[in-house]
Formats: sequence, C-alpha cells, structure tokens
Amino acid sequence: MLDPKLLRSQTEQVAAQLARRGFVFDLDRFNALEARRKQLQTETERLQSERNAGSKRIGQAKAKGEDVTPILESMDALKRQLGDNEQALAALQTEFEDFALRLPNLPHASVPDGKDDNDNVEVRRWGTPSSIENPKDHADLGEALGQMDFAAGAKLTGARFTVLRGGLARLHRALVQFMLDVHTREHGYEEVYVPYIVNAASLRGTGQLPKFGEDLFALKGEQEWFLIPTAEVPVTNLLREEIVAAETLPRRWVAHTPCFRSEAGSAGRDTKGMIRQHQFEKVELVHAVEPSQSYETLEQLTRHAEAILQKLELPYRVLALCTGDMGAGAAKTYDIEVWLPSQQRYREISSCSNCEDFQARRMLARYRGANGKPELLHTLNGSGLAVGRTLVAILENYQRADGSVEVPAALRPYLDGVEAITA
RNA sequence: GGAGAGAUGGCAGAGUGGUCUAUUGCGGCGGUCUUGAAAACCGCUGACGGGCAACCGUCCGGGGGUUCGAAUCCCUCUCUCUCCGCCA
Repeated sequence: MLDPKLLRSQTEQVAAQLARRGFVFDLDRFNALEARRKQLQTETERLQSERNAGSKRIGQAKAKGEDVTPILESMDALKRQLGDNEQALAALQTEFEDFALRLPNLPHASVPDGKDDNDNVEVRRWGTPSSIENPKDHADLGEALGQMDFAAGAKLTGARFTVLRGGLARLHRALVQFMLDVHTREHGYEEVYVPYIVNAASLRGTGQLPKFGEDLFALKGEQEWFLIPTAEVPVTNLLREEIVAAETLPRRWVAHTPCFRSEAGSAGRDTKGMIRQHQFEKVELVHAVEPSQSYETLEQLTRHAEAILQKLELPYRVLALCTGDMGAGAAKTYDIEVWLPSQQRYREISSCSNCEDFQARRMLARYRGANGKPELLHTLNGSGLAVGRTLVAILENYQRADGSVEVPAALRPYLDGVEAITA
C-alpha cells in the first residue's frame, strides 16, 4: 500500500509514477472519494465531540441529583444523525481502503521504463553455456531415466503435477538441503519452519489479496484459508503488527516450503515438463531492514541467490525488470535466469525484490527508530532458489550422451558421493 | 471433541455503566546529586487518524448489539491457558 498522505497530497505525481508501470489511476474517482471523505469525517468527528460533551454533562448532573431529561431530549436528534454519519463514513473508508489496496507500488527511479519482458535490461552474465550436441529437455531425460513420471502425477491429481522417483527424488531433496546450508552457514540467515496454509490477513499483508486471489488455491471450510503461493507470505508476515527494536535489524530468514499456484491465465504456457507446476518447492530468502539499507540489501540478496548457481556451476544472467514487468508489490526487481540447453535460452529461476514499505504498511511491520517513534520497515524477498527449476537446469546442463546425468560436485556430499544419476 | 478460565499500551498488571483524560509497577528517555557511575529523588514516556494550528476523534483480542454514555452489560467469532478424551 502507498502512503495515504502521499496519495492525498501528491495525487497527480503518484498517478504519473504508476503510469510508468502501465497502471491507470482513476483520478476523478479518487478526488471525488477524497472530497466526500474529508467533509464527512470532519462533520462526524464534530458530532462525536458534541455527543461526548453531552454525555459528560449527564453524568455530572446525575451525580448532583439533578433532572437530566432536558439534556436527554436534546441528544435525541444528535444520536440519529451521528448514527447515519458514522455508517456513511465507514462505507466510504472501506471504499477508500479497497481502492488503495489495489494500487501497485511506485517503481524506484533506477527501474528501466518498459512495457513487458522484452524491455528488461540485462545487468550481468555468469558462466558459459556448454555446447551439448542435440540436447534433450529435462522431461525426456527424466522419463528415460524412469525417475520423472508425469503420467503418475496426472493420474493422482491432474496436469502440472509430477512424481519423482529414486535418484531424481533424492537429488531434489539434496538441493533443498544444500541451499538451506549455504544460506544459513555462509550468508547468515536464520532458518524458519512456517505454516503452508495462511489466512486472508497474511495474504493481504504481502499483497496477494485483494487483487490476485485467482492465483491462489483457497481451502474449503469455515475459515478463509489458502495454500501459500510462496514462503514470502508466512515469513514476511512474522512481522505483521509487530514493532521490533532497531538493534534486532536487519532480520534475514530462509525457509524451505512447497508453493502452490493455480496458474490461472497461463494455459498453454510451459505445458511440458516441470517448469510450471501447481506444486513446487522453493527456498525463499526474506529480509526486513531499516529503509536506508534496503537497496544495498537488494544487491546482497541477489548475490546470495546467485551464489547457489555459481556453486552448482550453472550459467545464468541477471536482469533488471522494467516497470511493466514487475510484480505489484515491488519497487525494484532483479530476475535471475538460468541457461536451459533444450530451449537455447535463459529461463527465470529466481526473482529478488525490494518492496520498500509497501508490504510493511499493509501489515504494520515496524521498528522503533532513533527518535523512539515506530517507523515502517522495508521488506525484501527472493528465491534462493526455485528447487524444481534448479533440478530442471541440472538435468539439462549436466546431461551426458548416454542419457545419464552428472551430479554437480557441490551436491555429491549430499548424495553419499554419487557422481551420476543413471537409469 | 467435552468442561472451565482468560485476552487491557514495550512487559507485568488494576479497573465490573458516568469524576477514565485507563491506576500502579518494571523497562525506556531526560534531569538533580556525583570526578564518573550506581543508588536515591523529580519529570516525561501507547498506537492510529483528521486539522495550518489550538485542538478533536478512534482504539482495552476481532465483529455486532444495548445505552445519552461501554474496558465494564449482551450476542458472536478467534486465540491462549488448565483438566479430560482422542491422536502422529
């Protein structure tokens, strides 16, 4: 959510900033809403003040044993009008809040302008794609090994689910352990285990609700519960409605969770293989920092995610997303894309974002600053990395002519020294 | 699942219809004293919103209700604790 004060005092500048990301801000509606709210709120508070004074007089008169019926009669009309006003104001405030909750974040000045992913800017590359003759894609490799079973996934549930067996299932698990170990041992993150089901308030806090509910799996039942689309939701919400001491900052958390996404609107895209699934594992990095630190932290966070690819010796590049391609909560985002030989292109494997105070304001995540007053934190998150896609990248980049797959050296300690996955 | 007890500012903890502008303690901040510190003493110290300001309003777990007036009474939901049952 954007700062309501900024929204009110510099409406047109905000609208212009949002236009950079292709968002159309309804100025007329906003101004009309604000004019009514201001008038109604001032009037309602005046009536409340009058009522409070009247009630106090009644209390004092009763204490002295005086007759209070004249005052009670004079309060009658006030009561009715106040009731009407309060109701109208509450409706208006709900409308304002809903409007504000659907606005995306302001893009940082350094974010390149652009319409879609064609306008993203490459900032660096690492590694050299190896030349593999007639590279197979991961799905063919996995199926030939007898360890990646899409038919079984489809039978158990449906499309976009996969069953892994044997060596690949183990490699998949090893990746999780490896990533967690690197981030906790070498990058100083605290590992957390969190719920995979969250309530609506948590999703509102990180920005998935109210606007992007169709991307989520909602649970049936009495509670309004959802499967998490990313660990960013439960982990960042650890700070919801908290005021933490400045000395405890920065906070850095790493969590491994499954992620569940409905993939509504992505029909026909990445239908083959494990690239786009309804359920996938991810190791997520989350930071909460003082505002002055957040852009430096974004660089660190991105490097932490890159470190995993470097240790696995997988070629990648880093992109600065353009204004039109960023997620709604982000002020700035770097995507990391890994090389996939079968597609002869780089594909997203991590997304690292600085949300500034966008999420913190929604969830009231604050710290006590130097002046003793609560200040909003800045929150950041990034994949470190998407495990399924990392498995895909290993299969494709480490494939051998005989159909077996070499195990990256960094992972061998997690697999009892096994050097290759074979049928 | 059954029975009971709770939820009040950073923490602890009073308040059971109107002198509540929410008592008090701890913690924190400032001061006095001191070479410095500690102790002692004095003062300040919740959040959010509106207003140029004076000031006003809202908030006692969430929501709803009764009342001129609710932390306090009623309904409802959530969470926590104790005991019983079941359970990985």
